[in-house]
Amino acid sequence: MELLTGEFKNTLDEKGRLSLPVRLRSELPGNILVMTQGVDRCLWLFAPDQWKILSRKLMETTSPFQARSRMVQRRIIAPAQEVEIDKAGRIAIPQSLREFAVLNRECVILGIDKYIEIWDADQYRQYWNENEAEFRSAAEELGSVFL
Amino acid sequence: MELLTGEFKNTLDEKGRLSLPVRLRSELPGNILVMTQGVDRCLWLFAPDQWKILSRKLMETTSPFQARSRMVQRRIIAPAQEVEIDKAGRIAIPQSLREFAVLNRECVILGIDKYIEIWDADQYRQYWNENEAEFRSAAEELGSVFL
DNA sequence: TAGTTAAGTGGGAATAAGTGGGAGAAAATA
DNA sequence: TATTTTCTCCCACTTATTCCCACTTAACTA
Repeated sequence: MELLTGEFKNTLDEKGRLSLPVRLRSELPGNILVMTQGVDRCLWLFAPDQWKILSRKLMETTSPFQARSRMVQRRIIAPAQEVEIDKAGRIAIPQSLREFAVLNRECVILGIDKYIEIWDADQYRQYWNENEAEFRSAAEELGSVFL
Repeated sequence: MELLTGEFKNTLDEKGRLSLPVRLRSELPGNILVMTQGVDRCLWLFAPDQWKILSRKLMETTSPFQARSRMVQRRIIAPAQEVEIDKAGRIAIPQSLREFAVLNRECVILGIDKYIEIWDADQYRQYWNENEAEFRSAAEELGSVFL
């Protein structure tokens, strides 16, 4: 499979480190990733070149002199930090990002083709509790997309 | 990464000094920065050459004979001050700027590619309380920006 | 099934980052 | 001029991060 996918559950240790599942790791180009806040209460991980594409697009369409642009820059661009995969296949999640996503030991890791999401397990459960119904209606709208 | 980014929380000490996170410091060209009032209740920090670019553009597009131009000049250009990074990686924040941003111990520091923002932690929390909904709608509009 | 490898997890020691505070120099005030 | 305040420069403490090694469990192999 050349698609970066899979749902995994790993534990964040006392020092803020989280193992990336080999399945996902093996699809990555190197041992450097860029991590930032997702739009929901989760973290997004990109390979550096993917991040470059996304951040460039965002910066091109926003300006520090427009209120909405500043929001996007503060929420997506500003929190971004490089993280390195260590010899044991883990990344150290910077404190500010750990707090944003309310990470607290049990984490869910999602491979979504072009990027990776990291959720606190409880937060992720809660997210689906709140959004299951809406997902179903979104799925309905996909009616025209078929095999 | 060649982008100057990252979100950090540091404390302003009794003497009005604030550590700049190494992650940001290491991307800066030297130990001199220009600090001014941001458009929101925060401070903006620029590397001298970036400040030169911005201030020149602002001065070119504004005139002392237009009320709105004067506002821009008074709010962005006038408050600008040079600050120096000391050996411990800290900057001393001038009192007038400290007051403008209501800085009070806990500070949030944002790297936004070409400049740095400094917020009082409470003010920043309040900013997001007030603007979370609008951010989400701005994010929806980014639907066309994808990987 | 016993031995081997690989993945995920935990923890000690060294290092680095952030923070606080003292001593002296410079500036302000009286 | 004397006193106080502010600002620098420097050192020291505490906490966080990094590096390295080891254990546990699971999967694989002969």
